[in-house]
Amino acid sequence: MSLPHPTTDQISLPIVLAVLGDPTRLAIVRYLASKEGVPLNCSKFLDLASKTNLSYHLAKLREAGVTRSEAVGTSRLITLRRDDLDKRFPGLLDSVIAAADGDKALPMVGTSEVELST
Amino acid sequence: MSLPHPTTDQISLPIVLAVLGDPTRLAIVRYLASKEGVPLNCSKFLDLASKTNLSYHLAKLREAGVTRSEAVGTSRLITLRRDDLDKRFPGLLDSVIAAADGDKALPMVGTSEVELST
DNA sequence: TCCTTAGTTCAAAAGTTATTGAACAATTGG
DNA sequence: CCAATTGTTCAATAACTTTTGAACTAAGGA
Repeated sequence: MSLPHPTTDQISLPIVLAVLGDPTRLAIVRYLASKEGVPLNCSKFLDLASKTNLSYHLAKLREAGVTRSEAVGTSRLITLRRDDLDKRFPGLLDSVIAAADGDKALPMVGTSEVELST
Repeated sequence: MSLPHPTTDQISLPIVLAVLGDPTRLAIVRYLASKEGVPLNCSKFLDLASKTNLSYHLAKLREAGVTRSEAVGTSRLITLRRDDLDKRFPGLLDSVIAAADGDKALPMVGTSEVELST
């Protein structure tokens, strides 16, 4: 690990809700959930926002305890903190993701992508 | 009914999450959930914020589709739109309320109340 | 070493949300 | 009718959040 992350019991409900209440961040979380176990780097999300802006949103997610970011070489490997979130707020993440999956109006990662190899 | 409310299918996930991501509004929703079926008026929430500010937060909850407000005399009777929320986002409200109930740090309605007979 | 790739930081600007007090409306009880 | 009660609206301000571009750092490959 490298960047500051809250411990599990420091994760705050209103902060998590507010952080998920942004369409860009919700799209990031959905995509992470759909690729669970696979650590992704920021470039996966470049169709959602600019590099700088992504850095901002990914920091918000990390600081809220929703994601974990590890520095590996020049990349950040980003994962969902599912175990921690499930421990702290049982059922919350699943219901948010299920609700998001049912919402056609939300932005999505990969929607305008050419699906290049890796 | 009197004031504008979204229909069930107009309720938006990011908006609901953002609206619940405010400690004052979360406290209102928790209290409504704990008294479910009993329509409450705004005065119940006066220990959370000023009258004017409550009016603002209650409007946010109503506009997001989280609550319903009915004008009855000079009062507004406020109820949780549980059925609609459960239909639209199954499990979400329950997990949010359960998570809030487990969080000692959140503001609560009635904490500093003398519990007058009403 | 130099260049590229990956991402951060900073400061400014833009936009949004929250909070306040004063003034207002509508209903109800005396 | 008058006054009290309940809550809204408005305008101002304060306080955040989001977005941007330019400059930066750090690692890795040629």
